[in-house]
Amino acid sequence: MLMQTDQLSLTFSALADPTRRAMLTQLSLGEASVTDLAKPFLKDMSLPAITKHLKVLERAGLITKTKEAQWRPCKLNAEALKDATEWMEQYRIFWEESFDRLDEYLKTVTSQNNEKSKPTKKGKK
Amino acid sequence: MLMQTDQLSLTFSALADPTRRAMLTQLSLGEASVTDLAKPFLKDMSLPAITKHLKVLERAGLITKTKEAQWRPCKLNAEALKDATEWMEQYRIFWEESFDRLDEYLKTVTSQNNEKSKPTKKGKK
DNA sequence: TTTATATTTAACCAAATAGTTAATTAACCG
DNA sequence: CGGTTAATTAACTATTTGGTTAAATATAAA
Repeated sequence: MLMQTDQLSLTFSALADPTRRAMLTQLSLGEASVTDLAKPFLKDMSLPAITKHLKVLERAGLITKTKEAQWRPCKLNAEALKDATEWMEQYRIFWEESFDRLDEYLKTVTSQNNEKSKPTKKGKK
Repeated sequence: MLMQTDQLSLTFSALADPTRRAMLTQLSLGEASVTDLAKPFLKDMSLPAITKHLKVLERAGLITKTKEAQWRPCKLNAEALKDATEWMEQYRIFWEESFDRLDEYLKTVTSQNNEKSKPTKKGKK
């Protein structure tokens, strides 16, 4: 029940919100202040809500905030997406239709495949 | 405050838990029953907790559950990762060091870039 | 028909998440 | 200084999440 602290979980849960994803998209076009980032969402939520979303992104390492007079320019830190992307790329082979290569791959990776307690192989019936 | 219903959010939040990610990893080696999937985690949590994690994965479309006698074999549905992976891949250019191409890219994508209210460009000071 | 195995459901709980409004802090401007 | 703009903090709330235990369901096996 304790909060997740591993980096991958932090990253994925930061991305699990459309507001935050949109913020990252905007930041991919360049630095933006909190107000800039807030603008598209102020019809839907208050500024403190924006601050909180930015904190989530910051804690996940996806953005960095600096100081410039009374503004807080935010910058995308895309390297923080590297590990998560890599994790997902592992699965690409499973949706790309090269099933012969998939077979090949599974043979190498399941060499330690145990036969104990595999009901889904229906030894009985 | 309403729960997220968009597909991308469902996918990312399903992935934002190490137990669920481990389950997907196991399923990438082939079908497995609930008990099979539970085995590595039963020191840490109960079977109903496992059932709930599987429901999250199912709702996100990442697995499908079928019936076979009293077992419920689960199967990875990797296609459900396609969109999320694509979303992340957009950002690859930002962490791969080809900054000239990045410049090029930004020029094409920010042609509509407005000059209004851009405090981070520090017109004052 | 009883018993055993596999899994889910129900009812409950604590903590985390995502929002709110009101007050506060920080920096600049006239 | 006093006012304005930018952003955060505090205090509060509702919902969701991730877990629990106990009971129920489903299928097979003896």
